Amino acid sequence: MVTIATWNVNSIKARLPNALDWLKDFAPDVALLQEVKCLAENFPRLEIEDLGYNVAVVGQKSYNGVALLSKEPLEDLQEGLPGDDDDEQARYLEATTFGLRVASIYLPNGNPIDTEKFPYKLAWMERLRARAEALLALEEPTILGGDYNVIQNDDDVYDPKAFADDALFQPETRAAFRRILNLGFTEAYRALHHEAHRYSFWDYQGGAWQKDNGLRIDHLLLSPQAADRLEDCDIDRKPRGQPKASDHTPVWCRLLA
DNA sequence: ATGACTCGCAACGCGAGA
Repeated sequence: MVTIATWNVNSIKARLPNALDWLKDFAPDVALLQEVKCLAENFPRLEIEDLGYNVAVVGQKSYNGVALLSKEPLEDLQEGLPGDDDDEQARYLEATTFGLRVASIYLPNGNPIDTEKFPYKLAWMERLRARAEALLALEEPTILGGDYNVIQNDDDVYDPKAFADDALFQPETRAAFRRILNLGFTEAYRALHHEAHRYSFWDYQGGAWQKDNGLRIDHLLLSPQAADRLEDCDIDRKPRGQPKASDHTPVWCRLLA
């Protein structure tokens, strides 16, 4: 069995005590982190290595940044999403570990939709689709996990009407995500849970956590070779209820050996 | 209740997040 979890930590430095507690308690074999918000050289590598993890980071100053943590070596790193050499945003890191190809993905937010941010999001999603297609062709167990910044269905948001003009909920966004899924990926949580309104993100504002006003936007996409081994998957709400919490909470899956 | 966010930053309010 191997347990893989994804978590947008909203700054690894601000979240270090929370992240270390979670790594000790939940102890995933592999963790995909997003929004570490630091240069790779400033990532708190030693503290995490002390817990038995190998660490790989694609960082940038202040914004974005993704990392992979694994209890086995991380090999054959792919740093950055192919398809645009001018894109300097740190949003993608892929590696092989535990015999799995895993990617930590921080998909662009895309708001407001009447700015250049929205077409950047859609173009990024098309690049991800192309990468996902190439990975599927390898016919290996592959997990593309992260903060997709996509609300795929009405029951993945507490108030669909309130998100009508939001980049996460636009028809173009949902279509682009559907194109990736339809290549042949299994979205792990929905494969095992049919309950509506199960969220992975709650805004800091307006008592969203207390009211359960959330979004389900953090996903684990499994290739057929990984999906065949899917044993369990869930959302770990505990970290969101801790002091100084990230606004996202981890989503994890467990694969048979 | 007339109200309540959090991060980084050569910061001291702003941009970004979703």
